[in-house]
Amino acid sequence: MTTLKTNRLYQGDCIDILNGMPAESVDMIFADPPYNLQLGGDLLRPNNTRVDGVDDAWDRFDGFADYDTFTRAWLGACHRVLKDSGTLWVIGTYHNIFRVGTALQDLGFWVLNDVVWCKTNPMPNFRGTRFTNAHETLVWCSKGAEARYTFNYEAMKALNEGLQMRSDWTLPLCTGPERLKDDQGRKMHPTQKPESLLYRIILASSDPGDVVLDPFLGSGTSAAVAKKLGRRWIGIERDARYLVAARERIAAVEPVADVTLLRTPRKRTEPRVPFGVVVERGLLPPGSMLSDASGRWSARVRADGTIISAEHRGSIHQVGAAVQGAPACNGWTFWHMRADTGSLVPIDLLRQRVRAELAPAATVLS
Amino acid sequence: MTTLKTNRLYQGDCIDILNGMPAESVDMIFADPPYNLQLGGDLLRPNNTRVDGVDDAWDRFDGFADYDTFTRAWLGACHRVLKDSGTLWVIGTYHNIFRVGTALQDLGFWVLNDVVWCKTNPMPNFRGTRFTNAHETLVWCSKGAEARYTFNYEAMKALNEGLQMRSDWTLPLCTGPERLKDDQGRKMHPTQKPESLLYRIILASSDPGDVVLDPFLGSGTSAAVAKKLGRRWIGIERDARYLVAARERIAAVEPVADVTLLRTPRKRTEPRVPFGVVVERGLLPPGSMLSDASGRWSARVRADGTIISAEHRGSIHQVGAAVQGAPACNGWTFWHMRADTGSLVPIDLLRQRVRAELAPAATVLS
DNA sequence: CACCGAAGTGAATCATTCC
DNA sequence: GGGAATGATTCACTTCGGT
Repeated sequence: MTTLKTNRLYQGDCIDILNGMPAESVDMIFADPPYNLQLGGDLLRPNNTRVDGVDDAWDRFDGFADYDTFTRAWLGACHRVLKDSGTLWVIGTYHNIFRVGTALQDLGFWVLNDVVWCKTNPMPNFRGTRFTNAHETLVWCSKGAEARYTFNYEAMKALNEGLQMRSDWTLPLCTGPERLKDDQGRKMHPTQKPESLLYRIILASSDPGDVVLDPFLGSGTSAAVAKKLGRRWIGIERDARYLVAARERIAAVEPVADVTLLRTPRKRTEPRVPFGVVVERGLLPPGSMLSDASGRWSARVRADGTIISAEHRGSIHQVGAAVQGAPACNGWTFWHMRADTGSLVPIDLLRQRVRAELAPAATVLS
Repeated sequence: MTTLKTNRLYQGDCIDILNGMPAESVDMIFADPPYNLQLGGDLLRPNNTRVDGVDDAWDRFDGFADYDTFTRAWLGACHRVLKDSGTLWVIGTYHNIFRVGTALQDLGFWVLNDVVWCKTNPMPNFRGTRFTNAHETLVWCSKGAEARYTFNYEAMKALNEGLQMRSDWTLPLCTGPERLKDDQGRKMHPTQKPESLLYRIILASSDPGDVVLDPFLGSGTSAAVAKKLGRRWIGIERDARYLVAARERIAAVEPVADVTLLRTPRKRTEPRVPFGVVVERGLLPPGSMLSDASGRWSARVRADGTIISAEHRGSIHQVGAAVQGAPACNGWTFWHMRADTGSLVPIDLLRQRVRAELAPAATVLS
């Protein structure tokens, strides 16, 4: 149990290999486990108790019980290596995703979202017996209800051109040149995931330099995209043939050189500016009148950076909350001042001016 | 245990009432059980108004084990009354759908599809902490792997303008005049489902004259649509107040003769393509240089789909406008990239490629 | 009456830092 | 660790009132 080695591949059973890694050392896990498409397959059969000749219902339950055992084992191993601030993604279909989701919840994982990947080009249902199976489901979860986790909200919003990213993603299947082929021209891996899917996942829930682990690496999509996006990566795969293909694929990836292009700054990381500094710098003299956008409430600025309304005195946040009868209020955006043009503008403009003096950078357009 | 009475409502616990019905007598069941939302305190919108969430007693459970017990009990009762040729639909979210799906499989139900209802107008995530929860999940299943069941493939294909109906359905929430209100003008039921959703479900998986049962009737959407579509119906609801509203609603329904009237045209407008999707799909890697046609201005592509010039950062449209000092700019035609031939071509070519992949888009029932 | 802006609302597991 | 303070945060659509 030494330090974590990153940017490398492991061959073997993921449970064994995960158990050999240090606890709480990984920032994000993406897992694309076997889907249990045929029940009672070659998954994990610790002691084969299956009896020939049982009726269908029992056989089915036996199949699910085996799958559940397997699922809880690898999810438990993932739980151990995941940092408390880390998150886990699992992808699946109706064959297995209910088992996975139930296991996640029973193991204490806290579901943050289920995300549906709607395929632009799914395989049709040839026999006309069901709806075209046109989506897969991802479950995204933290280690617990109270855990802090990384969610690059602003990056996702930017990626969606200014609108919040939703839980339904429309993306094409992995086809064309992106699809790995063997030397016979046949597809190398039956369920290779598209890079666009991993791009969104990794960008959303990790930061540059973070460790991204995939316990069922397959064709290596997650590691390839992690490398491209400046993350460290770890891949585990049982099949030597897949591992060879993945290694070659990952080696060919050129990371994005400029880290500043990878990060979308978060508002919370901007320097904190007390309102008193705005007054102190003369951007708003004591005695100035403030009001909310509708002009319903007003207050006056005091020399110490507090404000006073008809009935309340305190910080811009406290008075804003008090006049509204609300539990909280962002005074920077609630309170407005009269601009030279005569219109009401939020006092947050003054904070932006103070920040611009502190750290000049490219103007962010919004 | 007499013959089945149809076109009527029952008040009481659905398990008791189902157990009083004859076995194998119902053709289709639609169930919208409590979701076990586990909400914390109040949630405030950015304007400090309160979200009217689900805080009703019927959605409170004492943990997952309690919820599982409840789920298996009512699903078991449904299994008994369902004909061998019948199918069952259950709707839920990530709070409960994994528990439901696991219980269904353990009880021997055979999953035919999971269907995602993508909402055109979901409630946003007000705190920027997760992806917008924009869908709910339906599980559709028969009584066993060998069971024969009703699936009106042609009707679904016709409803989708000649294309196979997919497993992802894009439909709006129930709002406006369709939403039942009490005499105070407040919503009658916190989770009333849209009739468009039930149209599709009932049309797909039952025939005229079939018996459609809903063990958690609520505001009565399923029974109202079943009556409209010429099916027999049975509703079970515990709350007398909901039952009164549902009875009145169902009584007002006129069955329709011509089902083809329900067909709706494909949305004609071209799908919106955020520039970020072009980056995400690898059509233009982060770090790529863009310039205008004359080469006078340039900018670089960031991982989140924004671009950055010497002085500005923002969307392709925003930065295009800013460098020109113009009020607005179509970034798709303003910005160019260097093609393999060495010539500058507009990035709109990339949007056209994405749109070509999106061509078979989802239809919207209006 | 048409048009426009303000207000309301929907199954929601909805914060972080400092002292 | 607990409590107080700061301050971040919304999309699509309907309804209603004013001009």
